[in-house]
Amino acid sequence: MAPPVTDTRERIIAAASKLFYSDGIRGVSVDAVAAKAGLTKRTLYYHFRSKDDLVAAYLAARDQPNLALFKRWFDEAEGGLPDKVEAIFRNLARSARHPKWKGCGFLRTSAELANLPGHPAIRIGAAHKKKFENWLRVTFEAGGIGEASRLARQILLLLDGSFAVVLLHRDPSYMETAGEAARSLTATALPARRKRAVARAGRRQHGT
Amino acid sequence: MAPPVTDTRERIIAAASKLFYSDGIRGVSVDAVAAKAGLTKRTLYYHFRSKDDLVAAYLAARDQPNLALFKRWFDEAEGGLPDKVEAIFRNLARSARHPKWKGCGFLRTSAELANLPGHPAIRIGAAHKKKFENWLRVTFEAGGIGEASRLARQILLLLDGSFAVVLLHRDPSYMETAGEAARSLTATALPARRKRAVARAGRRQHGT
DNA sequence: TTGTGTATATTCACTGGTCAGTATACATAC
DNA sequence: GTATGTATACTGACCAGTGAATATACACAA
Repeated sequence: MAPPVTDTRERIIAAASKLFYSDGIRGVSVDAVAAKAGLTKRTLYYHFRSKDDLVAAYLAARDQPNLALFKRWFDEAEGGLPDKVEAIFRNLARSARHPKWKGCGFLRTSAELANLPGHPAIRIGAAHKKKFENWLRVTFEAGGIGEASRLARQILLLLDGSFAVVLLHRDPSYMETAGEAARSLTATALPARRKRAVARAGRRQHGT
Repeated sequence: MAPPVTDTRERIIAAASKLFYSDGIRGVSVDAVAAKAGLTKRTLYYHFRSKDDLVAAYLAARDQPNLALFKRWFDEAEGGLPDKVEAIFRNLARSARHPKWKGCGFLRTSAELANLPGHPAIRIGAAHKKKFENWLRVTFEAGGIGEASRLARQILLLLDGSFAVVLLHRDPSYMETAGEAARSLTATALPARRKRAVARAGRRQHGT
């Protein structure tokens, strides 16, 4: 019998993901995760060495899907670079209106475990955000932006700021404000020739 | 005997403040706070109805001093509005280099207690950030900025974003990046006449 | 084909410790 | 002699992690 290891392992991670994201790390017991996954705690400890391991696995499982989602929002948006950047924030605002939305799992975990700087989960979170920042930078470089590195950091700051602020105030409109700021900074960083081309493209599309 | 109520109360809050800020809410027991304050848990429960009350008191005690600090950084900075805004971020970057720095207590608490949206501590945090945003808005209005409300939100987003990002990466240089972005957005929002005046003032001061 | 060993996978029941909150009593001040 | 403040000692619940046993699958030998 015994289904392949990965099945159980992933069922555990799925259960952990829901609970940790919803109630925080220290707010969820290993027993609760096991129960949600439909097995005993002892079985969970067969697949994960410790709770910390489980937390790390929870975030590692969110890494790629999260990045892919941002890239998709960017790719599917119409218009120039500023429009595409803003689209990320608009889509995020839509997500944030779901009742179960509770901010960014990476940032919330890093805030909760701030007293354990070397924790594996924090390293995974830091790597995730670095990947996002690097993707932004490369994208901006390809778009002909000179200070691509600085702009990427600025957009990241606005994004993570909107996670924090919207979580606190429960008001997703801050994400649209962040999107406008991101658009504005991107447009300013665009070289003049590019700006004119983008403006022409915008007029063609929106009929203004 | 028995020194006035407030003394003990404030000794408890001081102890709670250090511990909650350093290790998070759920990571600190009431016993630990009592021990740090040099008294028993039972005494602590004489002064506070519950741990939640104590957490709320911890944040309430940080409200005014925090706002005053930001205002002081702003007031004492030289130059025009963009310079003064940027000064807040530069001072924050300096704070963030202290080894005990662990981000913004309000944001970290709201992240940790995200599953308890009505928690008194979260309401206090939200009110605190609103006060800061309103002070920014009023200041921008006095400075002749048209879209003062929008700019205030944008600066807030950059500020809270830098708290989150610097906490994750332990790299205060993000705060300087946020400061540059804040300066840039402020300068863009400044009316043209103002901008020239600010530029002149800047040249006089920096000798460029 | 059938027996047997071994690694994988799972369970029940438990330990030692921590935690928020309390019952009760004692001390001091006015 | 009552208000306020402090301490000792406790409760009941929870929690991370473990010991010991069991069940299954599969490889290989008789």
